[in-house]
Amino acid sequence: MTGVTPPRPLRADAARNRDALLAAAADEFAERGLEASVADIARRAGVGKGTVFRHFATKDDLLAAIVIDRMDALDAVGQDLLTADDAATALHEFLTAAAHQRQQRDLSFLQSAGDVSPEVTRTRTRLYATIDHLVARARTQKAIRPDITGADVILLMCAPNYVVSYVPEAPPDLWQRYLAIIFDGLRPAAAHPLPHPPPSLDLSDTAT
Amino acid sequence: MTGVTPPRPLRADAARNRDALLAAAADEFAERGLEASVADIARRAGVGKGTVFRHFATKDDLLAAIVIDRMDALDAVGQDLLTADDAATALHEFLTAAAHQRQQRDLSFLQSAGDVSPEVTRTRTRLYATIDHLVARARTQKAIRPDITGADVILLMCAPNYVVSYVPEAPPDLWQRYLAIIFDGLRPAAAHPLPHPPPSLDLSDTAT
DNA sequence: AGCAAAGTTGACCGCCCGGTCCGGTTATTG
DNA sequence: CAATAACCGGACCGGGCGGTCAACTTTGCT
Repeated sequence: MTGVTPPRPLRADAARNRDALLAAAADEFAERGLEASVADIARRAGVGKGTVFRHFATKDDLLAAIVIDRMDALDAVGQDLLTADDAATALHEFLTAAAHQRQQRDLSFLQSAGDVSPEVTRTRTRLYATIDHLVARARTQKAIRPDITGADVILLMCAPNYVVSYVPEAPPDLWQRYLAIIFDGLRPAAAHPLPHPPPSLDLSDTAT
Repeated sequence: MTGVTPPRPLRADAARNRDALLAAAADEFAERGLEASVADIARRAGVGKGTVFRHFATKDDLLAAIVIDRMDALDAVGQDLLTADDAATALHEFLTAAAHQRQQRDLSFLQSAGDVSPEVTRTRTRLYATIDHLVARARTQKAIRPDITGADVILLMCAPNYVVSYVPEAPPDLWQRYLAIIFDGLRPAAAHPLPHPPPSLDLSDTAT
């Protein structure tokens, strides 16, 4: 159904350049955010600027390719953890993996890089569904308080990295501290009623 | 010591324009972030672009003026709450005020708008010291866990707004939900040891 | 080896940005 | 009501951006 590039195998050098471009772009976006210029990305990859646009029609498309890659990787981790016995540690491990991934290359913007392409939307929806399942399991096992939804966790997921980004020369794993604090806020022991209902983030599965 | 514009009373229309400019800039920055263009700000204020640069030498200076204003307002709230009996609710009220202010005009960037001017740095240092006192009092009263520092709260302070910013059409007080969760994470009941020492944010007072 | 298709390149285009500048306008003072 | 200094505005400048294109190089098939 997804008629993706049916018959074209892609030339050897072209494939090399494409990979170099993706890596360079990820680095550049991580260091300088969305303002990273296409020219710099091209230079970093050791190719001409024109080559960028041959592989990715637009700068947003390049960004989308990276975003999809990361989200898929994270989703795989989540899927894997869905089979774990202890849902609490599974959820915690997932959040750790997410924060760790984000720490290496800050892609916080990817979340807001909203409806760049339907592919991004689909991938995000899939990831969100996985997280929702993880959270549901943890809630069932009473490992987290009953008033926490999947949307809550999705939203809070990026907070540790965000928070740490304001520390000038932060130690690389400072985010663990804030993940721990926030996670403690999710535990039943915290137990104070929440003043506002959770948002709905459209977690409808277009699943598997 | 602060030799601010000693003898010039400022003309009537000029003062009006300056105020309009500050208001327009705050709105524009809130809506579009740092990328808001000077031309748009000028248009919104109903003045020419040249007028902007007459009042503020650079775009960063304009931003700094707004930032200082907000930080001072927040500091005043904090100072006031320092005399409250219940340090726990005082801290909570402070965080509520901070989030509320940020919700109206998202100035999260102001934090990273680092060393634009020494005036900004001084104001921020003062605000941070106030927060540190608030936290210290709450800690003494055992209203929050003993391993939480002022820096922790400063960093976590903006998280609720950040988190909510990813919800497309968020209800205007959704931030309360996430402030509550994070605040619960600060309570002694949460009680899980933190995996990383707190950062130092340079809270040295150049005080009053 | 030879050749067509695929890929690469950097000069180039139009656009928008922050910041400058000077001719014209307005508020203030006596 | 002058007269003057303060102030205003928008055309203008240099620079960087995303994106295009036609001339050139490389790849892979025969």
